[in-house]
Amino acid sequence: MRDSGARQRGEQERSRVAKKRILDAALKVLVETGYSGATTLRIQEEAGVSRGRLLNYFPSRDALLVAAVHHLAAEPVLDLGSRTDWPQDKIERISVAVETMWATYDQPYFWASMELWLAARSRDDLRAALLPAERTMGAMVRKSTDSFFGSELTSLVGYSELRELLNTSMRGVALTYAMERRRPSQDPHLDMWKKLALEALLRPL
Amino acid sequence: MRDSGARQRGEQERSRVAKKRILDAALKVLVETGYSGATTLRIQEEAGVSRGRLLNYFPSRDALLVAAVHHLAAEPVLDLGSRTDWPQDKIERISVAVETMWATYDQPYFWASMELWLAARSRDDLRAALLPAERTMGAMVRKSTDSFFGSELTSLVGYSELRELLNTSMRGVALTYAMERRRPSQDPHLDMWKKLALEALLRPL
DNA sequence: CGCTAAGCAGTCAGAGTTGACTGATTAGTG
DNA sequence: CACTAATCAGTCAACTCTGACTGCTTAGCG
Repeated sequence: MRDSGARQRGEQERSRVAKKRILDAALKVLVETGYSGATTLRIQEEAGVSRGRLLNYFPSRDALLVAAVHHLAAEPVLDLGSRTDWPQDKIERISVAVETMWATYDQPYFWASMELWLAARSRDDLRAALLPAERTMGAMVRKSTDSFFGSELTSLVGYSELRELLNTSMRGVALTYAMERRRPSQDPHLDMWKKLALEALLRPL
Repeated sequence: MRDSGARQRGEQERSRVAKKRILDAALKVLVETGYSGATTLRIQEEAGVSRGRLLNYFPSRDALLVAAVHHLAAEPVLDLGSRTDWPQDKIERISVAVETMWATYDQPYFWASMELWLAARSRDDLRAALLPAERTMGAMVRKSTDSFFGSELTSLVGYSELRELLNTSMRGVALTYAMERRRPSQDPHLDMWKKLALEALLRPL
């Protein structure tokens, strides 16, 4: 620690990049092979990194996966909010919003989260790390949902309950895709959700 | 195979009992330690069975866990339908039905299912075994739900959609308990579900 | 231009897991 | 009561994973 604060610049940058590569690889492997298959060996291979380097940054597998959790929460994984041509018509808007929400559940981060959630159940330290990270994620999801519906609809009375109902139900349905490999865009629940949203928001029509 | 069909009686019985002990142990360990922690060693220990015996019945870990899936589907795990003193008042009945449904998600079989679902995602043979078993489970859940609500309510028009919405949403919420160890009986979503059910079934009040 | 310390590569021992294998046992047959 | 074949107990080799360790490399200081 003699010259701490010096010798940085380039090194810090390299280090940051390497860490990100490792964490991205960890999440990729996590999604592809599940928690138990996400070994440090496979992750280091996926990241194209030597063992020494990986272990230098993340001294243990747990530390690595905990870091992956925070990485997941920090990354702007939900960049679906970029759509700009939302329909004017409220009914149309609701339909599109529900579809956009649902598309959100067909993304890698969703499975990464689920793998982590389940694993956290029987691992105390992972659970401790996951809880705050997951609150962040929850807020992100809510914000995204709001942007899908637009301020005109989100200000309606039953909205926040509807949002919760939709998100929890979609999570419950998305999980079935672990077994059934259907086309999410044609899920039979879509109509159900749209109808629910219409009635919840536009009942006194 | 000389005298196949003979030498049974006692042996078959013993065998059946031993198998059940092993499968019960497998599910217990699965719930307690998660998929990756459910090793054959731990299961044989929990079952109080020698390695030879376990491997005689289930030649591989995969075979054992696939069998555990079917075991789970075959067992009457949801014996909550035994309640007899359902309220007469519809509003009360709906409230109790929702609470009873929700209590269903605070049982070991739920976590066993979730562990298996997630694991099936990256294991072809497990997935193949899980799909039909899970259809059976789905039917059981639906039947249970119906019994909670009673024929008077299940015959109403919006019922089957409501049932699906409640079950998927409850699954989505129950998953958060992997991280947050709250009291399920006080879950804030209960009011939401009750209100939803009331409106869906008794709207033209 | 030598020097220091952190970053990093590659190796390895130890722990844990799986499933094969060798005999012993047991149930039921003739 | 001998005999047969399945059942079962206990051991073990092969493999995998983790994290510690040794030493090389690199960046920046004086």
